[in-house]
Amino acid sequence: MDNYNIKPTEGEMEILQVLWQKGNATVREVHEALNKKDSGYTTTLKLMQILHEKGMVDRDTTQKTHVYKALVSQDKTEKQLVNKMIDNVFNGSAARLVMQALGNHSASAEEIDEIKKYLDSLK
Amino acid sequence: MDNYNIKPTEGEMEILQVLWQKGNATVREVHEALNKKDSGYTTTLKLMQILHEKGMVDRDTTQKTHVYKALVSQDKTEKQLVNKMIDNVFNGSAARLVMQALGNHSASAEEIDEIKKYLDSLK
DNA sequence: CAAGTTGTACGAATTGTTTCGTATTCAAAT
DNA sequence: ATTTGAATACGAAACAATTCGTACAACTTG
Repeated sequence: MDNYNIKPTEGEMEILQVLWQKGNATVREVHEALNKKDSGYTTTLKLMQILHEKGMVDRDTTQKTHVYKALVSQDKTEKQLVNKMIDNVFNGSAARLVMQALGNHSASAEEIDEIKKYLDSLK
Repeated sequence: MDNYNIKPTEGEMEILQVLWQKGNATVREVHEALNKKDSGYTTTLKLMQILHEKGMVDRDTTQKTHVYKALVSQDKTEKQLVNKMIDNVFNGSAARLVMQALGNHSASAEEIDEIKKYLDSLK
């Protein structure tokens, strides 16, 4: 089981999301997708190199311009982070997190229906 | 509106949770509640002093042994952190977070029922 | 009251994360 | 061929979070 700990930092997470969305991408593509006006190109590069060191992304270096792709799965990573929050913030209760998430106005009626369907499918 | 940013760090969060649970507590009580074998008493003290500096806790210093209590509300703080995760990790979709949280085996049948009731009450 | 115990204060070391400056390489365009 | 531009590599600064050592004050008890 390849279950050593996946714990991307916030900055790393932003990059991973672009990679998950695009499949694979160059540093420039990622940097532009993020279009952070507050930090430069080499910062994005450095973070992607760190992600590589940590084994969270792979890269093709046969061309001058390297092409990156995520190695960790979006699903697993999200689960990790959610579980960590359930532990850290909600004392182990997934239900409490869910209710807190839904108590915001972030969830629309459609979303709520979708969740109910999902709950039924869990049984 | 008292809406400046509440963003406790992970260590601060652990302490706040003890305070929310106990109502008020001394440093020693908090430290023992956490029983972290990996970090000492003065570390807990320091974190609680920082929480005080940041205005997240109040303390009664009339006795030698200070008594702390949380100033930020559990509900607001949890919402902050959940919203941040929804934005950072789930691209704004509360539903995706919820499903990810429930896809784990962390949720029991009872919890699921509870959530369904809650969803119905939202309409 | 002296010694030991329990507490706070606080600076500084350590560790982790982000950001950038600068060197260097490679390829394209003049 | 030389210049220019776009890329990587990498060390180090800047910032943030955690941890601890140590000084000192205030109780406790022998």
